[in-house]
Amino acid sequence: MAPELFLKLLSDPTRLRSLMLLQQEGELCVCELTYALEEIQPKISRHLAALRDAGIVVDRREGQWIYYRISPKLPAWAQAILQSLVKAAQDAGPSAADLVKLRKMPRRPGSRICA
Amino acid sequence: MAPELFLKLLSDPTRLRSLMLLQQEGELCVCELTYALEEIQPKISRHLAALRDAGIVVDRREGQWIYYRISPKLPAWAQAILQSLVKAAQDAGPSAADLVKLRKMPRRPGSRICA
DNA sequence: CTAATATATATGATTACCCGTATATACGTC
DNA sequence: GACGTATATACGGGTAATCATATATATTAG
Repeated sequence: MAPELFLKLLSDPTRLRSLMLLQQEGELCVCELTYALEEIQPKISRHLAALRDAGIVVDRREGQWIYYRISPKLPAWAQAILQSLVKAAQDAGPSAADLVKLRKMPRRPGSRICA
Repeated sequence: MAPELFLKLLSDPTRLRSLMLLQQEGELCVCELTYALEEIQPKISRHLAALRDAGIVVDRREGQWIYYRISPKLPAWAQAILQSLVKAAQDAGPSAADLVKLRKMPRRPGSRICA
């Protein structure tokens, strides 16, 4: 994982917001991110694919949903950067607007409901 | 300082390498960076200007030289990210090739010689 | 004032990136 | 099989970032 590539991928707002949510929530499917970020689905998928191709996130299929999470193989320095950014976002403002939206999502799929 | 802008500026190789040297050396003039990175001067100046305009570095004139350093006003999370990146570069490889080149620069200007 | 060095900026040209739309694939249900 | 939902990808088009070259500004030395 080259720092240069890692930073370039983080520099897009959609990818950064997605990573911030994943870092805080652990695992999310495409439709949850689409809802929380209020973006169209192909846009979310495209950016997640870029993160996956770089090894920053990994995906897992569960039925019709595909869950993404931060790759456990991410080097320590990259994990540290993600944590710094989460902290920056929390310090900065209205305490993670995206996270608030996610929490309000109706009919969220996955183990949270089905278990 | 918006994380989004900060990351975008760090995602360019020339800017990232410059910041890594500044983070480790404290203060460097344009010609030192030009030498260490083996890039042409307008390219270095252009990227330093972008970092200055964003408040990531500050400059100081001393005679005919202009010295740049990381802004002391940089928020803690941004400082933490720079440190993580320095660590990544040190872990990664031939231990900071740019820094080695800088150390080999003949006739380096500034207080290191004139004092 | 002239020349030399250091740095900054303006100018086009090229490239890379991101977007929305449309379409394709995969799964579940009937 | 057909239909609905979830996700992925292909296609053009528009915008922004980067580059090298050329030039401008500032400082110092003579």
